[in-house]
Amino acid sequence: MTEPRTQGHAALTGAAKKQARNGKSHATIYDIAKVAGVNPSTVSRALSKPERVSAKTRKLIEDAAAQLDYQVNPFARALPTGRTNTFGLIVADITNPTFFDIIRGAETTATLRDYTLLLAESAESPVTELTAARRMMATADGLILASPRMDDDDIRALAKDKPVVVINREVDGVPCVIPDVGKGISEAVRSLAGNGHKKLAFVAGPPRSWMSARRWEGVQAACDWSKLEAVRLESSKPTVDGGRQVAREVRASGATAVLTYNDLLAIGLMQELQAAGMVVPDQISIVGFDDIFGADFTTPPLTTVRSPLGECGAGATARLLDLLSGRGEPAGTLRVETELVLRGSSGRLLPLH
Amino acid sequence: MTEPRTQGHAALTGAAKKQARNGKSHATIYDIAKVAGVNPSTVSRALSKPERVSAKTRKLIEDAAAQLDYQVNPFARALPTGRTNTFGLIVADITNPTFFDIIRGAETTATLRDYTLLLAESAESPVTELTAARRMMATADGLILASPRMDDDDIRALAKDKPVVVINREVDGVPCVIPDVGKGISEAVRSLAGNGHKKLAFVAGPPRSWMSARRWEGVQAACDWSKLEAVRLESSKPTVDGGRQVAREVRASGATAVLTYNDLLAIGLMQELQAAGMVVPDQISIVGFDDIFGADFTTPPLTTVRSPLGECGAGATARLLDLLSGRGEPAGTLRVETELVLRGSSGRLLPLH
DNA sequence: TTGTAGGCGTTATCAG
DNA sequence: CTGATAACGCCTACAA
Repeated sequence: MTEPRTQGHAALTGAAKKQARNGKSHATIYDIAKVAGVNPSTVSRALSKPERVSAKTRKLIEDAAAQLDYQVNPFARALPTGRTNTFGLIVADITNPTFFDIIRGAETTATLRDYTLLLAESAESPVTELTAARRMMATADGLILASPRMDDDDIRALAKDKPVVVINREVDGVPCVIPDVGKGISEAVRSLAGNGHKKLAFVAGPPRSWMSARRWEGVQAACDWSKLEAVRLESSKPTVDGGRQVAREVRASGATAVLTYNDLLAIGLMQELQAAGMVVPDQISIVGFDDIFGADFTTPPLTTVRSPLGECGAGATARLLDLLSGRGEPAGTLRVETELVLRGSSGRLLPLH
Repeated sequence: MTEPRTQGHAALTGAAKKQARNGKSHATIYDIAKVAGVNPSTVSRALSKPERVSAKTRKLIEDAAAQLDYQVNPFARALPTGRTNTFGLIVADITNPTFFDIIRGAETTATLRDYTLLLAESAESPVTELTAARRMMATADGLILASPRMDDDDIRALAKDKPVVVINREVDGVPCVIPDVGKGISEAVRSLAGNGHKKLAFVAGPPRSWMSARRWEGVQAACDWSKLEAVRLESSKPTVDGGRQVAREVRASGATAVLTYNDLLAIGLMQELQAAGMVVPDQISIVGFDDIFGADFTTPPLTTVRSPLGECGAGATARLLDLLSGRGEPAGTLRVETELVLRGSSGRLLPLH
């Protein structure tokens, strides 16, 4: 009486299942078609645009797919469409915790929207970076470059191919997400000035870093405004070690307050200064940048200008995904606010004796 | 006289280049074939197995490819071969710095061997994890699971499909990479015992964590051997916050030494204890686990049992890649040594008054 | 050594 | 709404 009209479908056993798949490890839309008694192209349609298929056959197909434990083959799908639901993230240095937050933010919003994240690093090298970018471009639907070291032109060239979003740097004609250093820095400098400091040293980051240049500009402007003298010091590398190494120059500079390009430098600097017997913040105030993981592990905990890196990663990803789905403008910069996180490493200068 | 026999090849101009590609955004082996004056299949061969083509035509083809700025289409390649030079890494929690090192190690050795890393997280959920794993299996050549939360059976099922390597857990029949906690823990306990401690509290990690169980076993064994009393305390979550929350119980336990499931717990615990006026290590010794980034930022810097997480990531990746290229055995556990990193947070107990 | 032909699993374009 | 058929770009027997 209620014999199924589509033979095989409801009665599919484990054995039949295997047979239907014809020994292949994965079921294809052909297998589904056979089981559901329809044409493969109908299966394809039912799976990718369900609204263009009658409810009845859709159900038929979905059931068959479920029974066969069907999974689309992304390559086969990518071949005609050119899309993979995948995007690349290239960071300048995996070793640097700054990027952890960015990665995290990107991964989270990616998964949320059913995209997979491809990760690579450039090891701070423009060449490696470009290579990695090219490779990813082949596989991914789009690209996010965090603190890229390659030329603006290279970035624009990439962006002509597929959507590209840049983090921590502004490139003309390419959508960017950057922390706006102005607010955070001026808060920091004002706080320092309010605590009686007269001379501030800025420890710079990598020469090729766009961000480092912006931060130094911000520092100069804020110091100007607050009538502080500002000097710029070079660091060998933007790491804890680099911070340690720059300690001598900091002392030599005569500054009583230091603002570093990033937290790593600040932490290294503080360790070295403390090891030399200086008391932070009584004798010198130290302010970092970014508020990375662990910035509050130190004693005293580090005062720092927080960049919402997680937000940057998430924002860039959202931006990219919008671009991929046709929404959103092709260029323009998204600015996220920075703010001072006042902790123990900065404060009032104590009279020497 | 030396007129090129393959017309078009040497004389290709920018315009011709575009034309050869027929308006398409990317050159294909057909375009190369046309330019080089050979058959597409020869191009394919020349590119994938250069030794099976005469030096002359190879050069011809390579030049043409270079001129056309050819890049293989990974999907087209993956379709017949089923391989993508890509592998997935799923971590339990991107938020947890423990995994930073693993990710870093994996990415580094992946790039070195010309593989691309796909990253996803499970948010500590077995279900999410399985979903992510399935999705990646479709795209990737293999999978690495770091601290997986899903069932052994699920893992084995995945491993039947494609190569899978597990980090931080031992699963029968699946290749694993795990830090061998024995050495590190016994070093830690011996050091504590040598400093006069009689009672040690172990703060456990997530209930589903295989590693947490192993560490507690190790602690018990070592304490037994060193004639220390060991008690086990639960933590709400393996984070800094979790560490803060467990501080009360630690004090109530009467233990003078604490070993925590991970560094995050140790750091939170230390912060809370210090905030309550306790002096570390004079009144209580704290030993963490893993030696994560930032473990030495604290004051005193954290004594910890180092797990070479970077090595784990790198080792697992190497293992996977070997498997993928046919080398290496399909199962077996790779153990990496742990060791005590003696820093300031542990030491001799001072008499109370 | 090189060319020919068929297939990998899906989507897209037409007819029906 | 559904079915046939031709791409998509590359690989790989097999034949020349």
